[in-house]
Amino acid sequence: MKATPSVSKMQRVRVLLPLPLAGAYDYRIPPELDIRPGDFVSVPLNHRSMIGVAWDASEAPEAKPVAEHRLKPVAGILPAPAMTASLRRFIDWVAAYTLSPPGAVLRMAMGSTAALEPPSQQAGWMLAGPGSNAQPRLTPERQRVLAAMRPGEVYAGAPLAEAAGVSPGVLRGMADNGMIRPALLPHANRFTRPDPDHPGPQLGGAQAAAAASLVAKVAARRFGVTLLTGVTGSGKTEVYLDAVAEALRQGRQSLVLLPEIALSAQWLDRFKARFGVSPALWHSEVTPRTRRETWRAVAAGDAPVVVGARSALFLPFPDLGLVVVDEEHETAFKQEEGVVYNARDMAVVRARMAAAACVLVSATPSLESLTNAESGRYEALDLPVRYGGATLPAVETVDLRRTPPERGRFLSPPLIEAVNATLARGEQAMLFLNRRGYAPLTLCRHCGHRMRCPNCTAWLVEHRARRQLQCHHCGHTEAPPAECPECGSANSLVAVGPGVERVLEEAIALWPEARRLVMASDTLPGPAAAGVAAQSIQDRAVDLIIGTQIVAKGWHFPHLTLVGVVDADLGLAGGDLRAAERTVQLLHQVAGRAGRAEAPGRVLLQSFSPEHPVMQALISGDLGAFMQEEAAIRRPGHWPPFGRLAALIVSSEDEREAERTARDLGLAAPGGEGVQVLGPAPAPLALLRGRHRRRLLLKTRRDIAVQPILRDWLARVAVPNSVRVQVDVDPVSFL
DNA sequence: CCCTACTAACCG
DNA sequence: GGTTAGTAGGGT
Repeated sequence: MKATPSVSKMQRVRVLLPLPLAGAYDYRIPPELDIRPGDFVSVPLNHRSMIGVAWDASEAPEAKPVAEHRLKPVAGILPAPAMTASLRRFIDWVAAYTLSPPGAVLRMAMGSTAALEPPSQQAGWMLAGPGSNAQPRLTPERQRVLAAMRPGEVYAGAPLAEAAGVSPGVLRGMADNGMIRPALLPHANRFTRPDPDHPGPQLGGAQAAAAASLVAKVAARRFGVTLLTGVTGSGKTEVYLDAVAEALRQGRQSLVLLPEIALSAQWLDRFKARFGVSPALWHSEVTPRTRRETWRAVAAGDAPVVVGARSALFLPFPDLGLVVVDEEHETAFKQEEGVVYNARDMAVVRARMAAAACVLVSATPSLESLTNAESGRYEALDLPVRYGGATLPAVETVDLRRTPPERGRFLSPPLIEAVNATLARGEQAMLFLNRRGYAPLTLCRHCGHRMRCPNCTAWLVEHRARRQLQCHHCGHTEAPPAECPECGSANSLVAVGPGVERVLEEAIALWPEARRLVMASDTLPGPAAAGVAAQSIQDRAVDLIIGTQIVAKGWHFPHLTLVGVVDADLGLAGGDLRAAERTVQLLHQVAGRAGRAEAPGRVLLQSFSPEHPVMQALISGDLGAFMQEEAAIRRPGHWPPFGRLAALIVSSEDEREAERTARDLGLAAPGGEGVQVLGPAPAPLALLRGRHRRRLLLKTRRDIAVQPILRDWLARVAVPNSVRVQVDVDPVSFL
């Protein structure tokens, strides 16, 4: 051992901490530690100990250098696989692109808070050995527990109690009197390796060719993006699962991103049919324990395939070979809070940095991706036909001006007739309305008063089943008042407009015999519940489905032959840049639920403007032509994807402060060739969660990056502490 | 004059 | 994110 360590230059290391700090902090490396970039290290911070990651010297510029004598030493290196250079560069890239503190991005990459702590063994129970001579009372409950256990085996508490039909308290009582004793559960490896050569479904000609092309991309071990398109039921999933199989053969990991709710049992069944086992799952419903195990398994390379929602992008894959984004057009991939990012776009970046193949998948691709395919940045693969010769549903409009529903009703005679015929044939029908609750507006017939949210610029939505008025933006609820709070009239409040609950009420009156199911995000919280509902539809336990957009996402309903869209015009209101595109995508996806197997499907769109290009596109089924028209509309004004956008959302509890800051930002607005600022203007949601909001929009030509302009702009304007300025690069919501 | 409550700055 | 120093307000 050396008596005197070298005194040449003190060893320092930059450590990024999972906090929203301006940059990485410097620490002293004690001589006994050999720290490399990516190592998870424990460091002191403000009289506490904290876990961070040794960062690269050149990346993530630190706020200001610190004198050597003030550096604190690194406490230790954690026994976890180091974060790869590819993930470190990705974190820096996302932070720079979204103008977020790198530490805030790192936090997403460190999984749950305790991901790095050593795995605590789960406690279970086993039968007490022959050594115990206790003779407690043998109640029926205790007998059942003993019957459910075998000697030498360890059982987890909750499942054991359930299997024996007793409460967990019985187990504790039995442990106290020595009938059973605590024991550690053996560590189950739930991440079995999928078998790429497991006999899966047979692919047809077009599918086989597309699959071969994707397989070649994965085998090349290079970055590249493929846009995989094809109508609903054309076998896109099976095609990209072949690419997953190739990544498995290459010994590399795969990540499949899905919109949260599409992470259902149905998708997992298809994965199981292809590979014989389940993949690792990552979404908001995964319990903290499983989260930590999954994070660690991914880092150790023990989870070859991960299927997850957008946050799975930040998992620590040591060797990522394939990233798939299914339903790539979905706006649910955009994270709107905290670090504001679009997981679809970041998936492409993640793949590039990992030298992985990337596949974007959709039946209704976004104009962004179509444009990239057209320019050659992405390769295009299209599956033109449905599986097994099934035909696409016939789409028609119902002109609500000519055949309106009865007064106070929302289903028109032609739609009612179509449902009658479908149910009479013993087939399933679906009524789609993208609006939760009973009615979006409660109005006083006497004085015109509207029930509004006290915290937001929004009407309160009546949820009759729960006897509540709800704000869908902030979670405010109140009881429906007996009389008008404004004029005091009794029985003067009326429900205006339909929600799914009201459609259900109408359906009960029209088809009392039909077995009905409502699918909405508040009646089906999470993938598990949605999966159960989907299964009951598949099993024909349901005749009539009434749903919000939750029903649009990738379900397979083989006996569904009629889809009625209650209000096809709904998404077209408002001045949103992508309103038409989104409506076409959503309604086309909903229409795609109909007529999968032998029976042909039929779709009825109730609309007040059947001549609208959106309705015409849905009738003709030629979405390509519609998207070309969209492109022609957006190109001249340099609107995305032919230009770049970034939004500044200025908010404060004090309206005048928000107004003043927004005005200051407007006065300091950047300009010049190809750079334009719109606003400030009150946001459509001018009041949200009690905060007054103003918006500004920066629009640049496609060849001008918005980030340097934004950084410069924000640095020139003083923002009072009570005011928040949120940056949204590539906004998808304009509220 | 001291104690408490709130806010802003800082953490290497 | 959590700690602390600083400041303003109010009480004995």
